[in-house]
Amino acid sequence: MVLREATRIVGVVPNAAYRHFADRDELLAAVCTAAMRELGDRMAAEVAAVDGEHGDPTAAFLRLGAIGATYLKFAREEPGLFATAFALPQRHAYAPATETAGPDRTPLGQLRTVLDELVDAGTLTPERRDGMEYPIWSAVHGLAVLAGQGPLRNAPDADRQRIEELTLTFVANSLA
Amino acid sequence: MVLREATRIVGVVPNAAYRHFADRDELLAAVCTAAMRELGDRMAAEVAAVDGEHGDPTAAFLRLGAIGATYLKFAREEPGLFATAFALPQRHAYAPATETAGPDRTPLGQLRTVLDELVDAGTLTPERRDGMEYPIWSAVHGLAVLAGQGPLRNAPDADRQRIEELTLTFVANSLA
DNA sequence: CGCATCTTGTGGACGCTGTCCACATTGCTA
DNA sequence: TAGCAATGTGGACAGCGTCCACAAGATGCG
Repeated sequence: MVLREATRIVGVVPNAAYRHFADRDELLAAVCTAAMRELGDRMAAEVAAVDGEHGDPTAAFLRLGAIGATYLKFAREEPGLFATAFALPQRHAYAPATETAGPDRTPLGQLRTVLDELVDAGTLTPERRDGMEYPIWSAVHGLAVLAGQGPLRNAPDADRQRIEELTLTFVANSLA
Repeated sequence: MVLREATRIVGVVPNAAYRHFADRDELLAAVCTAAMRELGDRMAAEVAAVDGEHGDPTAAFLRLGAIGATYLKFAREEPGLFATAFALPQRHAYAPATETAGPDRTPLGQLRTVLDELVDAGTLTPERRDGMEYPIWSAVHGLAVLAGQGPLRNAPDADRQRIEELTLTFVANSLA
């Protein structure tokens, strides 16, 4: 349902794919990684577009909102990429933090960054911040799934938009 | 990936399935409906096991917790049923409420019931309660998906359990 | 009771998929 | 220029969902 379709789009015989990917899953994994990076890049762009110094609580909340909104927008506008991004769990596992090179541009890494910023801004105590990325991630991801492939798929756009806002303020309120 | 497998388990030739279901999707829809009812039944049982009168805020919160915990437990223990339950979005759409017969035993209906109870108990204002089922549903569903088929799939059990608790208190706190 | 009809299951076939094999073609490099 | 790695091709296989024609048992009606 994927491999032959991809090779058809590229205009090549199905077996040609096996010169580049071991099997269907490895192809999917490549798309998965690319999709995740794309989401991370869009997020970083939206976050960077928010003015305000590090340590400014208002700006930090705006950045948090930008992260959530970008996540939901990506799921809405690129449903295929979004679904594929989470289709292969072995990739981009929930590594607690790679202290390697440069800032973490993964979606989860950027969420962690803004949560740390909220701690620096004094909005969040370190105790409450601890592990907070998972409930937040769950809330936004859950809505993306429910609205994209789940029971909310056929909800009118207005309803869905309202639910999106409700969820983002739900998350923001829980941090205030 | 489903139809022939099912007929094989039943010990019958694949085409026999077409005497009972129009096609693969209709078979899936039947499982989907059954899975959803099963989840609703387990939820109702756990909710009923919570002592406390209607109007008691503490009991209402316990019931809310039972709903969330049952949801997560179901997703953990019956990953196939859980995935199938949400595979066919046209079924059990997010009908805002069917005023037909008896109490709503769907998962969403039970969540709505307990939220209404929190309003009756004075814990939640009607304004804040409005639409609140969706962020809550999203948070719990999102965690179920992330931990069941998503990036959190390979997380150690202890971590996952902690994240579950974190998410449920996250939800409860947002209503206090 | 006898027969027709409905229900359920069977066998064979089709096109689709992912996958493997052996073989051709290209282009870089020593 | 000869050799080799990379890439693509053609053919084949089993598995999938699906359709068709046919068989056998249950059911209901005269």
